Amino acid sequence: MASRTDTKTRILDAAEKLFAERGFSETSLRLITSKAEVNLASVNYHFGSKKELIRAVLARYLDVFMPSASIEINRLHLAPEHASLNEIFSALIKPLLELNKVRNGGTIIFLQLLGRGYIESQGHLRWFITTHYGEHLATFVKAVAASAPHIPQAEMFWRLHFTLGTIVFTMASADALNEIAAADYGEHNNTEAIIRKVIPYMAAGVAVPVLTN
Amino acid sequence: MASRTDTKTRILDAAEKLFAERGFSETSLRLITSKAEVNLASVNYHFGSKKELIRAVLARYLDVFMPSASIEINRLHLAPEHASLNEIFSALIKPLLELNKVRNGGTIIFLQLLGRGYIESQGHLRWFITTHYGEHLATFVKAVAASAPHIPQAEMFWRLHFTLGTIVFTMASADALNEIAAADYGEHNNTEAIIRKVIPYMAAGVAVPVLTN
DNA sequence: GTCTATAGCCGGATAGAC
DNA sequence: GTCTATCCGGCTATAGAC
Repeated sequence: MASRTDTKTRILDAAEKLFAERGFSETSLRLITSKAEVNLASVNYHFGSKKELIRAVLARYLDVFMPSASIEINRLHLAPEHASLNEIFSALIKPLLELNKVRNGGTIIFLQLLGRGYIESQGHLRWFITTHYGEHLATFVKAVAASAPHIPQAEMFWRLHFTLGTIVFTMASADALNEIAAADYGEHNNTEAIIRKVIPYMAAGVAVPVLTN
Repeated sequence: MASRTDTKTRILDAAEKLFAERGFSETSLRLITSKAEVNLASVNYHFGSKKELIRAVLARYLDVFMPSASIEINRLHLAPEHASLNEIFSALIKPLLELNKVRNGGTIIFLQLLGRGYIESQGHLRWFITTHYGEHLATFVKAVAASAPHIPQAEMFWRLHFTLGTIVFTMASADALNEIAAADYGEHNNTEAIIRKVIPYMAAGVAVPVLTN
């Protein structure tokens, strides 16, 4: 009976929080191990290198989120003629919020990690996700395409990446934006409120007719 | 008659390109000065520190873009009842593309710097821009608000930041996305083509009615 | 204004005792 | 598995000659 958490888990827990807040390259192993209250050398013992620690942090979230998202999309897909874009995006809310049950602030940490990863890793993360979770992604992309059949495939490719940018940038800036919104408008939004604000924005953008000029 | 460019300018030119490609913290002064073919110590002589170099790089673009954008928006504003959101966003195309005349690839470099800056600087860039270019920003925000009067002010705050995220993330990933689009769909988009794709997406999202549930 | 040389620090990673 | 001690490379910044 352990009186404290596994060293490996302690490292992952401390690392994901710091990575999400500060970015990968701005977070040193020394900072991680001191917050985790473990020895500096234990990172290399358990993970081999900082790069592999980063992958382990991301995989721990993706392994929970991706299958869960897939299931929710497939549930809609049973009656595909009724699934609007808003419904498809909204189907991701539950898998996202369930990450909060896995760990405190899990939802926002996951989305921030995703954004940091895409921007810092020069394409490595995109490769990692499509090769490891490609089938789950395909489920999602197919559902979106079916509910917006007037959008050509190539255009949809761009719009889904616009969508990814919208949400990950928003989440990377969420703390700062929340502070401003509180000061200027008296609003107090949690992560779920922000997600619910951004979904109509993304759904409208994805579905807007292509200009024919 | 100088046979080569000013040292200060050579540093700025090399730095902005590397900052845009790799991010600020991933770009060392050693890399900048070797690409610029100037002495390492000259950065500190001309700019004082790396942080001030970053600000100088950003200011060189903002000083061109912001007044130019303001002028274009005001030109629309003479007949405000006719300015749709699409027209307002499209009015920024000319100022953005003029950055390409200032320097090769200026448009995309600027937008990538903006994205990197917002994400890496933990709010410092937001403060810098609003305090130094607040009046130009206000012109833009007022025009948008006038053309979408059904959106409450607080909601518009969020949507404009969604929009910022959409475009800067897209531009930060533009090279990778272009490669995929070329391989998968035979598309060959330049920066302008991407901007013209993203504007309808953003305009639709900003204007979509707020849910009343 | 430009150079060399170097100070001083912090980073990831590892050797080897326990 | 965990620890201390250390290597070694890269970083920003600066001193001081020219």
